Amino acid sequence: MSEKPAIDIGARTTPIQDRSARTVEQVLDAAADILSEVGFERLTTNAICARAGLTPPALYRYFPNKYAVLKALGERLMQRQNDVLARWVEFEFDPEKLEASMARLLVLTLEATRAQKASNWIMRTLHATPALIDVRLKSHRAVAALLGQQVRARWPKSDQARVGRLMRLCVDCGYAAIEMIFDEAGADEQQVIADAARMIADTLRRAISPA
Amino acid sequence: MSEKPAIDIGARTTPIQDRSARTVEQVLDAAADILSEVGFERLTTNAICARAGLTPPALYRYFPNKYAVLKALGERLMQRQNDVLARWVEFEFDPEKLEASMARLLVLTLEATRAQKASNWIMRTLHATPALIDVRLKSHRAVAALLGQQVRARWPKSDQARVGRLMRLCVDCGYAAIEMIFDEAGADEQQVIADAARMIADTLRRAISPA
DNA sequence: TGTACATCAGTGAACGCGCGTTCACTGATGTAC
DNA sequence: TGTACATCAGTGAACGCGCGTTCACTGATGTAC
Repeated sequence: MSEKPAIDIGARTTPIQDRSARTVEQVLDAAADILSEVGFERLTTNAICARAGLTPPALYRYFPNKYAVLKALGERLMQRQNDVLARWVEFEFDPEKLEASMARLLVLTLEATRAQKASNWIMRTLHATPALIDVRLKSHRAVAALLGQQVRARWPKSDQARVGRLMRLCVDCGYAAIEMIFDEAGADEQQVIADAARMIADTLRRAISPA
Repeated sequence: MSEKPAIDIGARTTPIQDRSARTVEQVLDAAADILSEVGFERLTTNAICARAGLTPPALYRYFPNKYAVLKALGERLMQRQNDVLARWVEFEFDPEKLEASMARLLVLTLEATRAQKASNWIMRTLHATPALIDVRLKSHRAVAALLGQQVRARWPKSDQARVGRLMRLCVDCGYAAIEMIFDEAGADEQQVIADAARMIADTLRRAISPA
């Protein structure tokens, strides 16, 4: 089930030498550069190649088309966010301090997102590009499942379906809050995070208590 | 400040005769048809014209480019959602039954959204197309402002900045829930709405109570 | 350790398609007297 | 109430650009003996 992020739909060649791995990185970096400078609409394979100092056939060796490049960027971002989540679950999740834990998770996710160039464009693409909609959905479901698993492990008597449903809602609201922070640059970030953490923590608490 | 939804960026001719108003409608309907059939990536001006039974220059008389068509569709959807909100505020918002009121608003918004063909694609486009990101932001801000106004009118002692901030969060989470319902077709819609209503109502209540 | 060979990685140059868009024109509608 | 004219609305046909993509090739890297 595990698939290389760089190679997807109708994958071509799998990179073997170091040189080729570098090329794949150059393509992804160049694509992110272009996204952050001129946006999604003007992202073209030719532009990516020019920026990466490559010729088109080099790109097509690893990516069957330009959506594969976007997909790789999207999967990479989702992967990083999910890594953050996994570490948080293991080391920082404290059921006694739900709200503080959630705020911490939001901060970590925000940091990981900011660390990726053009992450705002990548998030937008994840919403709108056919090839990436499933990447986003799959990731959100996985995050919800992981959170649900934690809840069930700690509160075994909770209603499973209910927990799953509420976790899914929390995940989408969490991401909505993070996207909002990117969109509303003027807002008080700390406060928005605190508010969102409270909202999610309350909902999580509700998942535990009997219906 | 009020701008015709059909005419925007570098608008061309304002439709005068009935015939032209019908043409604009045909263009928008055709665009929605194409979106729902083949998605955003294959939406082209030529395809819109062919589907609408028009020639390209007829389209360009009213829309300076294809993003103007999308923008018109986006503004129309936002407008309908906001109309629903306005009626709800006037006739159905009951501060004594916050949760039920919110659930009702979500149901009405969902219905209005479903009534627009290709609304899922339009929502996606609102997230990702440069020309439409501002349409979405503007609309969300307006909705938050209207809700905030209601809260302040009924609880004048509430912290204004706090209310504004929390309403903005509620709006984005509300829309996130609605988009999730579209994405997760298998989910129990009634329950998701009830959960989201509860979440939003709790947050709204928090906006009222002293910090 | 050097050479021969196989495979991997990237280049140069160009392609055809279809996209958004426009020009010059005809037909439809409204209006003045 | 009919005619002449002005304006509005839409057509037919084509355009050039740049997009994604490919072909035939050269150069770089790894491997066997």
